[in-house]
This record gives sequence, structure tokens and C-alpha cells, in this order.
Amino acid sequence: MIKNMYKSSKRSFPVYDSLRQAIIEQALKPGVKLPEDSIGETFGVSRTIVRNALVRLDAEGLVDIQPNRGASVAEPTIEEAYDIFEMRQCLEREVMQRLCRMDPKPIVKALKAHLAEERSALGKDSTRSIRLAGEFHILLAELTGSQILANYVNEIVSRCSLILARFAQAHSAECGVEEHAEIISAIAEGDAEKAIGQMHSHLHGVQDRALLNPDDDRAENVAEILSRYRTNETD
Amino acid sequence: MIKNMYKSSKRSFPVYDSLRQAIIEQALKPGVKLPEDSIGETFGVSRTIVRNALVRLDAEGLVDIQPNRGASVAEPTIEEAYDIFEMRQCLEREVMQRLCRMDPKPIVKALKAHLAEERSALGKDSTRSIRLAGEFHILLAELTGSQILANYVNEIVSRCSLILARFAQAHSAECGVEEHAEIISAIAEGDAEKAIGQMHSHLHGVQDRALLNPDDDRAENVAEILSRYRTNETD
DNA sequence: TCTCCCCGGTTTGGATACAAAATCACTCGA
DNA sequence: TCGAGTGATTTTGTATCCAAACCGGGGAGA
Repeated sequence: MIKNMYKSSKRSFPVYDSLRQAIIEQALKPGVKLPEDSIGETFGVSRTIVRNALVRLDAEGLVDIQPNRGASVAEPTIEEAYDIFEMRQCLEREVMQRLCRMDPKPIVKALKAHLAEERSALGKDSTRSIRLAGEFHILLAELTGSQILANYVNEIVSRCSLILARFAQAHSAECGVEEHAEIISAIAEGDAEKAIGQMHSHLHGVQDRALLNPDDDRAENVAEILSRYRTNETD
Repeated sequence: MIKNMYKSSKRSFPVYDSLRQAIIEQALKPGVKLPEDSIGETFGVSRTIVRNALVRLDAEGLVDIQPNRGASVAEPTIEEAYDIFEMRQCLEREVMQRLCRMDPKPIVKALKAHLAEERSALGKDSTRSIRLAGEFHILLAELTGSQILANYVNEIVSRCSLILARFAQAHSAECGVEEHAEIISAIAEGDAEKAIGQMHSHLHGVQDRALLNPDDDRAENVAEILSRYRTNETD
């Protein structure tokens, strides 16, 4: 649970963490500018602090800093989105493989506790629900005991949230809680094949819901967008 | 080839890069203090710049920043070392899997060009030789076309260099150039199984050379170290 | 002699100041 | 009406400054 995080500065951590939460909860949408002054004001700290937080987030791929032009929430392209999801498949497959080599007892116990939380938040608090769904995957990674694997999964789950914010409409892409339950069962049974397969299709489902309809992709050509609205004059 | 790197500041990049090189080439050994003042002086920049570079390196796990106590080159524990190598196995297995699904022609060509460089530097320039050996693995990752996979491999190869600096004696842990050659052959033949296996044992070899003899592990007890130097009085 | 405490020097944490770059708004001209 | 040019305003990049934390040494007391 204790992460490798941010020993560098007591005061910049809250800024970092708030921004991070806001981005992955989609309160700050991709492309939004993040001026150092105003952020500093809202937190009552100087730009120095904010700057550190932004540099960190840039390193994690959640914000994009451009020279002399400041920071804004990252806007992953559709290609990057596929790339990130593919990497996520790789990392989470590793997680499942490692977990299935371990004693399932304590693992399943921890997972079930988390699942209960997920279920209790299900219809009530959408934001909390989304956050818990992400944290399920992070918990899995942490249970492997590998610090570095947990860090990578943590990072990539965040970036996937960002992708959802960019490409998925509404919250169609919420993690299925019952899929999580099935994954837990597979681990409990000690069936590595099944667990890995289930995780794979779970992630594939999330990806599909996120990326199947890239209508609102701002990266596509203006002409192309307009062509959809043009009445067919020559016909 | 174009990395996700450091758009944040024109001037802090050279500092970042020099420190990084110095650390992975083992010129700056684990545990060495990195005071902001003196570094700033040598580069002719202010502490502000240096600080940014150090924060970045901290995020990458190459330096360790402790509150009010400044930065020093990271000292991975033996447990972290095993953790990192295991992660590296996972990432590079993924690299091989992806490469073997692609057209081998251009890949093999690029790799052979690199191999030629490695061979030419072999007995001559030890530092260059080590650097090229690391870059071979990074090149492999880049050839997959996955930005994020390449970034992760890049980061983890750096951290492995740091581990070598910490635990391996002398340069016994140099990558075997001929093992690289065999990996290229396996890719050229399109034999995924073989390529993956060869990569696995190659990395395992590096790890063994690095970690088999953790004599000089500073983490061990002072008493234990001294006991080796104590003449056996009671006998 | 050993230990503890105090003090000066050094280093970091963070805010601020100032210059350079970019952005915005407005005017002028076609 | 539209677009280019220009000055004002905002925002970033970096150096510097001050306060607080840490480190090392020397002296007082046991």
C-alpha cells in the first residue's frame, strides 16, 4: 500500500494528488489548460509547488507540458489509446499469473472486501463507483507484492481513465462489477488459465466500450466531420 | 526514436541527461549525494533547474529524494533488485512476442547494424560497450512501435544498470554480445519460442552475474561486516 | 573519557522578482 | 468583412532571496 510516492515535497503532494484525482475522475477533461497561477491560488501555494506537481504528472503521462506554453490535461491520440490498452493487457496478465502462483486465501479475502465496497457504491455514487473499479485493478497488482508492477499498473490504470474521458461517451465504460466477481472466483479456484482469460476479456470489454465509437475524436479532419453533415448535392 | 521526454524545460534537460548518463554508466555510484548547489555550478544554472531534473530522476527511480535531506543516487535493496529484474523479464518477453509477429526483415536489419557497433566497441571502449549493450534492448523495444513499451523498457534498463553498479563487482555483468547475435538469429528465423527463450536466459545470465554475490551489500549489519575482520580471539 | 547539548555553517523548501515568450484585443488597411 | 500587424496583458522560465531544517564540531558536565 505504501507507494513510492513523492517524498520530494510535503506541500506539493496535495496539489499533485488533487489534480490527479480530478483528471482520472474526468472533472478536468483532456485539453483543459492548467495555469500555474490559478492552481496555486486555489491551493494557497506558490507556483513553485504547482510546477513540481505538474512536472510529475507530465512524467506520468496525465498532463502535457509544452515549452513556454504551460501545462494542460493530456489528450492521448487514438493510436496511443490502443497502445496503452495493449500494454495494460500485458501488465495485468502478469499480475494474474503471479497471483495464481500464490496462496489464494489472503488474496481472495482482500479482494472480496473490496468487491463488497464496489457493490455498496454501485447505484449510489457514480464517481466513487468508478474510482473503486479502478482501484480493484490496483489492488490486484499490489497483492502480487511487487512494488514496481503495482506502480506500473497504477500508472496505466490512470491513463486508461484519461482515455475513457477522451473517447467514451457518458459512463458506458464503467467496469462491470460482476466481471470482477468472476475474476475473484477464478483466483479462488486456482485456475490460472481461466483467471487470465477472464481478465483478458474484461479488459477487452472496457477497451471496446471506450474505443469502439471514436466519433468525437477531435483529431480527425474537420473536412471529414463536415462531410457527414453535407447534403448530397451531386446526387 | 522520439521519446516522450522532457518538454518541460530546455535548460534542465542537459542536467537531467548528464546525471542520468553518469548514473547508468556508474560514474555516480549509489548513495552519492547530489547537492543542488554544486550541480548547478558545474552546469552554470540555478538550483531551480537542477531541482526539476532531480525530481524527474526521482520519479524514474534513479535518484532518491528525501525531505529536507536532498537527493542522492538511489540504492536499490536486493529485494527491489529481484523485483526489477522480474519485471524486466516480463517486459522483454512482451517485446519478443510482438517482434516475432511482425515482418522480420527491417527489424533484423536494424538490429544487425546495432550489433556491428557493439562488436566494434568490444575490446576498445568499455563504457561505450556497456552503453551499447543496454541500447540493444531499448532498440528492440522501439522496434515494436509501441511508445509506451519502449519507455518502460528504457526506464527499467536504466534501473538495471543502477543495480549492476550497486551489486555486481567490476564489469563481470556486461551483456554478452554473442547472446545478442543469437537473439537476432532467432528473430530472423521467425521462431518466437526460441527467441523468447533466448532472451529469457540472456537476462537471467545478466541477473545472475549481478546478484549472485551480494558481498558488498551495505545494507547488511555493521556488526556482521566487522566480524569478518575480527581475529578469532576465543580460539 | 564519554555523553549530551548548543551553536555556527551549510543545504534545502518555498516564495518572490524579473525577463522572455505567448496570447489577446484592437486598430488599420485592403 | 476579413486578415495582418501591433501594443497591452497574461503566463511561463529562471534566478535569487529568506526561513527552516540538518550537520558537524566544540565545550560543559558527569
